[in-house]
Amino acid sequence: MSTTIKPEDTHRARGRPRCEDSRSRILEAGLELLEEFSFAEITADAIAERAGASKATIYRWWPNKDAVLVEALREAVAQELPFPDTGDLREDLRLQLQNFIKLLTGRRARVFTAFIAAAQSDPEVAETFQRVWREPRRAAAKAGLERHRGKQMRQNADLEMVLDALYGPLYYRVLTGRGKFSEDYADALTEIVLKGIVNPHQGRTL
Amino acid sequence: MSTTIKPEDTHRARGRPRCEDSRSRILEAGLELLEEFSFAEITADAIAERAGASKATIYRWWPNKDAVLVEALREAVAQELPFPDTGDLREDLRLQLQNFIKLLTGRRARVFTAFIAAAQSDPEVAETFQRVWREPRRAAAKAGLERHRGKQMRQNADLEMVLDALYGPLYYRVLTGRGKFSEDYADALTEIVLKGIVNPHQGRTL
DNA sequence: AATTTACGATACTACAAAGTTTCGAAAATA
DNA sequence: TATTTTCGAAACTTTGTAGTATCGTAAATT
Repeated sequence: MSTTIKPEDTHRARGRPRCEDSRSRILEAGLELLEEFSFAEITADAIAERAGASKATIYRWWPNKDAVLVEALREAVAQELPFPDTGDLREDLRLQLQNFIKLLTGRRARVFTAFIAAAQSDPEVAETFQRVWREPRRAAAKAGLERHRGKQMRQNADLEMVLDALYGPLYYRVLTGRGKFSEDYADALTEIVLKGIVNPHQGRTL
Repeated sequence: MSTTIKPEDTHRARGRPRCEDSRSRILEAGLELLEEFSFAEITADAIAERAGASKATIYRWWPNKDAVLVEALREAVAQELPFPDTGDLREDLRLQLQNFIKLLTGRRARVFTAFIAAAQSDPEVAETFQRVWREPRRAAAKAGLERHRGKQMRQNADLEMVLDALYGPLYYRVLTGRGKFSEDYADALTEIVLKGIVNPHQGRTL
């Protein structure tokens, strides 16, 4: 799975060093193409052309075309929204859903749908999607929700289920619906999930 | 979009009539392949070979390879589970989710993931999936839920939202998770959604 | 300056799959 | 029986793309 060849850290290698600019242009080109095309539709030639690079350079540093796209996702996803922490459960849920809907209705949405589609038939893409996106995101969300356990959130809430209830409808709508979200979608979904997990001992304080 | 050429209904055509057996063998072959491979991985040759038919016969009756798979889905989906009607909202939800989970953990699951994946980059597949599967299913579910409105279900429940909350987590798990469902997944999800839509005026009677 | 490695451009090879055509045989009609 | 249309088999053409190889040049080290 590793793609980029690591140079020795200690001393500079001989000859001309790798052009970091072309590396980032290639990844950026891959990401831009993912905003418009599916995995299979994106050709190595198209990446090279858009990046203003040579196809030879792509295959010099990546084992194949898909590895470029995989690394492009990894880079794009690196700095993503942390789970909110307002102290209030409802507000945390609402903000998180709103942020994610914003992501899923923007240009970058197709990057995710393209990846999920590709993952259905390519185990390597699936594994990367899990490791690079899904697992870290779910871990962050779990930690964010865990703070409320026993307080606003009921003690025995099943977070795996809660996360599915939160994110499932969003992915579902983007993948099988037409990707439209009403203005108050995040609010409405928040209320449903909230009622399902709220601590009954504190019902009056909400 | 229409695929099969309709013969004149009035009088039999001249020459040898179309072999209905090969037609159904081709569709069945397409469906079986969809249980294992993605849209793009399925070749016309593979369909022909598995069907014991000729590739020429495929192209005699379908405009292209994808049309075969699209029609295969349509046929396979024709006789599907109706929305349950036990009279009890909780029971209806539970049965419906259980049935759907059973479908999504069986062989046919990959037919759906393959279609949803293909729909991400093929508008025609997307349109067919909407018309043949999603819309009729949602309409049936809506009608099933509508019976409870104002009774066990609150008067102003937004069914679009409710359906997303019900089906979203399931599709989400199959498409981006690993397709595993715990034994009590349907029960747990039912309770969450139920709390979100239940009629507060009848809270005590549930 | 000599050497080494990377770069972009481009030609090239290899291959897989879509879709077509041909052929001899089979199944229907008139 | 003559005609029409389908069938399966298989050869064939066409096209798209992955990946490689070549070449002249650029940027680094020694």
